[in-house]
Amino acid sequence: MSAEIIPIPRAALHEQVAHRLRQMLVESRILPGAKLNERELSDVLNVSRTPLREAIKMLAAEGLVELLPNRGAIAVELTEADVLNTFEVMAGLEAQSGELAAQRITDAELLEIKALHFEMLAAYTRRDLPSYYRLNSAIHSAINAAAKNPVLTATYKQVNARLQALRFRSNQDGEKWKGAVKEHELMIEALSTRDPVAMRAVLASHLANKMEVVIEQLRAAPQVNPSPVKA
Amino acid sequence: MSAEIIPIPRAALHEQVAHRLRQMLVESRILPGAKLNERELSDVLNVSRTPLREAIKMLAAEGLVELLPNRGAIAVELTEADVLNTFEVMAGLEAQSGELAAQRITDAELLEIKALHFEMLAAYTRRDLPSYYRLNSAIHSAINAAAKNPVLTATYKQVNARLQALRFRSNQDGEKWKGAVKEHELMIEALSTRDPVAMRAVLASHLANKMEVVIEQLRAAPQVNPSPVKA
DNA sequence: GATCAGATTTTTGCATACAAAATTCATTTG
DNA sequence: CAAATGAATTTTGTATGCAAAAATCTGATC
Repeated sequence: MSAEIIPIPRAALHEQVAHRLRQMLVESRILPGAKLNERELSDVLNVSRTPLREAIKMLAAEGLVELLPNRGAIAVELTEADVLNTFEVMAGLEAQSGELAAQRITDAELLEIKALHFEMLAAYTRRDLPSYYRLNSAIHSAINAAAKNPVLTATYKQVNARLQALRFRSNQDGEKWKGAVKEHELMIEALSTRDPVAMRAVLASHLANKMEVVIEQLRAAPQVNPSPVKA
Repeated sequence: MSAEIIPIPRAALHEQVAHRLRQMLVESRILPGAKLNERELSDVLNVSRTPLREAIKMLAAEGLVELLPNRGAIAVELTEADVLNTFEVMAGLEAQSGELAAQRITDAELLEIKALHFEMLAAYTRRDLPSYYRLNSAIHSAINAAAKNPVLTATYKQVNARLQALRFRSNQDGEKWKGAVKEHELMIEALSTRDPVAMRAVLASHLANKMEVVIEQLRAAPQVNPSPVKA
């Protein structure tokens, strides 16, 4: 009678480390341009430098950090052009997700998205920004899942991760926010009628608008440096 | 007067190793499903396991190898569904590349693509498959470059790398080949007239056809195993 | 007081060492 | 003879050690 205490040999160290670093980067706990000091990080994360370095290499391949020869790694710092280009790719991926989702979504999936949509409307009505973001993100993920293409999902996630840090702090302007909600209405409509063309169009313009918001805020506050860990 | 002999401190070891491994995977010198033995590879590549493992982690993030916990890495083995999904994403990326290229291509770039096109026609006329592939690939890269979006280019390259191994051995059927050349004619046309809509359409169907060829050949010869390094 | 040169310290990059897990192989048992 | 058991071997995962490069500090010079 020996129920093994550790049946799930939790993910390898380098996976855990990669996960935690990803989180720190997305939450801006490591600021864009900041150096990833190996000794320091291995102290904080309680691992040796070997798995840490392996994790950093993975993040580099994902485009979340930049490798400087003989000088370690820094958190990626997106220029305005980078942000524009990244959003352009995201728009293409979202548009395709939407197009495919309209063709492949099941009734159950559609109902769940509708439910999330109402939850999002509630959050919007309360001007509860954190909940709104969470639900908004859940809806986009659900649409992506409905496209039934894991490769698309993976690609989407990877590109999106680079923008996550930016959106985190982007407050919505009143009119823009209203517009975004309206676009979500159109998405539900296009999904319900299984209209891939409409879906592609809605998502393309939705992303274009999202980009405008982010770019505007980037220009307003080029560098947000809560704690002065300089680039 | 000391002209430094080593001005270019060639890429870090893990970069070189990643590059060589990528090549081996794409050229099927490491077959899909085959194990990447660390001792063996570090012998062949003349490096210690540390940079080798870092390179493998990068390839894993790129989707070229799969990490098995406590069991190392294997070259990705694409199921038919994987191939289908990957081509679907590639089609979307190529279509977007084309659409943007039609809007942004310079006259010089267009001329160069036309020149490559004629070279490709020469290779086609001679039924010189290797040259045809090289030129075909060069044209698609040039279109991608004309889209002026480095993020799109990087994403494109990464997804494309997974398909590279498959195309390598795909012989063209007579009719399909003819059709592909015809589609290239249409691409040149759409680029010349700067017609993004036409360009998107041509590239989408071009990729769909390419996929058909690959899928057909996959079904005909499910496993090509030159040297019996079993999966 | 600013700038530069050289020494010191820190940090990165790679190799090696060691522990834990998986694999292999020989042996035994039914 | 097949299946199973367990020891030996291999292989992976992580930590540590060491050399080279970069960064920092100190003091001297103008």
